[in-house]
Amino acid sequence: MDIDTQKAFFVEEVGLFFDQAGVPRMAGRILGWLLICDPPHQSINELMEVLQASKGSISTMTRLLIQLELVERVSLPGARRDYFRLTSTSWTQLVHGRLFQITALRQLAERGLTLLDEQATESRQRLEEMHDLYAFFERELPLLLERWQQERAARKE
Amino acid sequence: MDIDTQKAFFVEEVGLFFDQAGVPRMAGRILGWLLICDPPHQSINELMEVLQASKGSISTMTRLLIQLELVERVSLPGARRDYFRLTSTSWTQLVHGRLFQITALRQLAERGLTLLDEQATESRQRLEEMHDLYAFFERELPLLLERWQQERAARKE
DNA sequence: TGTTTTGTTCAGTATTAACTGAACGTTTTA
DNA sequence: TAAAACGTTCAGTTAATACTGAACAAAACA
Repeated sequence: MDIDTQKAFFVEEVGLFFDQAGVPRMAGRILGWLLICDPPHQSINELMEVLQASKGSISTMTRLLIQLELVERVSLPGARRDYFRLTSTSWTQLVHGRLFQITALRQLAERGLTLLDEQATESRQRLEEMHDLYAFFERELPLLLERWQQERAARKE
Repeated sequence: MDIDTQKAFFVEEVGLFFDQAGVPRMAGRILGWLLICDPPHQSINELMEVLQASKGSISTMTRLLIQLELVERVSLPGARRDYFRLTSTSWTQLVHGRLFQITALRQLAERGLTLLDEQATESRQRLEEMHDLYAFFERELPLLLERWQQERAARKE
C-alpha cells in the first residue's frame, strides 16, 4: 500500500478514536495529520486539501483544539497565513481533561450522598466507595504525572 | 425543594455527564437512579416510571450497561421479573475502560512512527513522547488501582 | 391449552450536531 | 485605492443516533 494512503488511513483512525471519545471527528483528523505531517506546522489551506474538508470546518475545529490546548497557532517570519501545530503539552493536556471528569464524578457522589435516607446503608456504602475511589485518583493522578515528567527528564540526560 | 425533585435533578445531572462522555443519556440516567434508589435493585417497570422512558429504551440501555459491566441483572426469589442493580465493581470498571483507551493511543503512536520519514526528527520526537506517556500510564494505572484496593481494604478493618 | 406477564427487537420519528458553502470583515499587496 | 488573500461566522443541509411505540417471542400462571 502506498505511503500516502497509509497516512490517510492513519488520519482516519485517529479521527475515529476521538469521535468515539466525544470529540468531533474532523478535530481528530486534524490531530492525526499534525502527528505525522512534515513540516509539523500546517496552514488552513494545507489542512483543507489533505483532509478534503471545508475552510469553515477547519477554522472551527482548529479553534476548538486551541481551546483544548492541544493545538497552537504559529506565525512564521515572512508569511501572512496562520499555521497550526501540536502544543508541546498536548498529551499531558488530555490527561488533565480526565482530571476534570474525575473531579466531576467525585462531586456527583457527594451530591448523591446528601439525597439518601439514613437507613439506606447499602446505597450509601456504594456512593461512598465511588467517592473514595475518585478522591483517590484526584489526589494520585497529578503525582503520577509528575513522576512521569521526572522519569522523562532523567532519560533525556 | 422537594426531595424527589432533587433526586430527579441528580439523575438528570448524571445523565448529562455520561452524555458528554459519549454514553447515551438514558443509560446515564439509569446509572444515576441506581445510585440513589431504595432498594438498590429496580425492575424495568420501575425504571420506566421514574425515568419517564419507554420500555424499549430501558431494555436496550440496561443491556448496554450490562455489557459495560456497570450493571447486573438480579432475580429475586419468588419474583419473575428481572431486576437491575449496579455491579460491585462498576466504578473500577470505568477505570478499566480508560485503560483500553490508553492502550489504543499507545498503539496509534506506534503506527504513526512507522509512517514517518527518517529525517522527520521533530515529528518523530513528538510521537515518541506520546508513546512513552501512554506506555507509562498503561503500566502504572493498574498498580494505582491495586494500591487503592489495598488502602480500601486496610480502612475497612 | 389459553391467557397474562415480561423482555426483546425493529421500523419509524425526532432531535442533535457536524459539516458545507457563501457572505462578511480584516489585513496585506500591487 | 483597488484588489487579492485570509480567517471567521452563520444559515442551511446532511447524517447519525437516541428514543418511542408496537409487534413479537418466551415463559409463567390459571
